[in-house]
Amino acid sequence: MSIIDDSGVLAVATRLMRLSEQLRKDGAQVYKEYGIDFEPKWFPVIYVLYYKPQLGVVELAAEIGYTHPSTISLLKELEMQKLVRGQKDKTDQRKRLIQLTAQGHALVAQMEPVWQVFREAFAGLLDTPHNLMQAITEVENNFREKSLLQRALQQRR
Amino acid sequence: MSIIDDSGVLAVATRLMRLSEQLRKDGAQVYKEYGIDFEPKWFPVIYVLYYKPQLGVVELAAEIGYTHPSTISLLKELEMQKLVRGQKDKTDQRKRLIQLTAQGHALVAQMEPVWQVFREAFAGLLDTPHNLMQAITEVENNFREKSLLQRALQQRR
DNA sequence: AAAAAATATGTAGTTAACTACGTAGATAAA
DNA sequence: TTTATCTACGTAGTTAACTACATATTTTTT
Repeated sequence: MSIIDDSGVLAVATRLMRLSEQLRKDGAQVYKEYGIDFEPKWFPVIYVLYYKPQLGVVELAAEIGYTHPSTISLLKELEMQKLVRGQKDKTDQRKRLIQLTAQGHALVAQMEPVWQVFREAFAGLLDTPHNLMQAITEVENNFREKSLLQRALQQRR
Repeated sequence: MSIIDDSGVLAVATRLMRLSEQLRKDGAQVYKEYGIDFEPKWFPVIYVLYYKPQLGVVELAAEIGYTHPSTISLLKELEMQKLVRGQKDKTDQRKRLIQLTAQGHALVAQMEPVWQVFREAFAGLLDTPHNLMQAITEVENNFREKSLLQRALQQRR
């Protein structure tokens, strides 16, 4: 796919997605190899609930950066796995507060060492002259300041 | 989503996907604002065919980095739009050679200036201390050399 | 206090990638 | 030269995100 790579910046989105998918696929395999029944897509929910033990569905969605319907469908899977559970908020009947189950906490404990393995594997992979994590952060900041759309439209004058 | 961002490297895949989606969404909007009926997901196919005017379906898929079924469904849309067409290879009856139509070429001509707008908009967005494009290339190279999975398994001994 | 607006959750349907499988034709091996 | 394998393409079904809409509850406004 040399031509696409050569298109430079025009195909960034494609390349970001490709990389993201490769990493996710490998991630799934790593959990499997370590004998843990866990899908990478669950990570954001579990990780956030580990640090913020009680969150409403929408709050959780905002925290992981997904839409709430996507979050709901993740939660359904995680509830099926008995890793999280939800209960009505006493003071706001609309809200369903989500938290890790005991089993969820146990799984986190089991995954901690694997997460450490990931950190080290990523370190080797990502520690290059133009550090990817920092690059992403920088681009996210630039984007927040002025989106691609705004930048493009600005050139019309 | 501070917690996910703080998780550092563990949520790279999520962050890559998020960024990719933002860019694609803005990209679609830019074409629209410039009055061009074009979806960003079509870009790789059109761009590659512009530089390699005749490719089989599988060759094209390899060139854009997608699976061939994904490519086929893109091609169906593009054929519907009359931007590309395919014809049987004379010497190999299995192959369907894909090329831009006249209309496809006309659209490329119309998009060229918009691509230039993109290049400049991206320049502002992506030119940060840790250049994203270079970071991606570097990580892709590292990954090719040794995948995340291999790196993770290697730590087991 | 009633009406209007906002918020929290949920459902339905869409999209754009994927994997798995099947078939026809070309190439290699027996 | 027949058989086996490989290659190119296509279809069907899955997945994991999305948008749009619906409903219930809370908060704000009049």
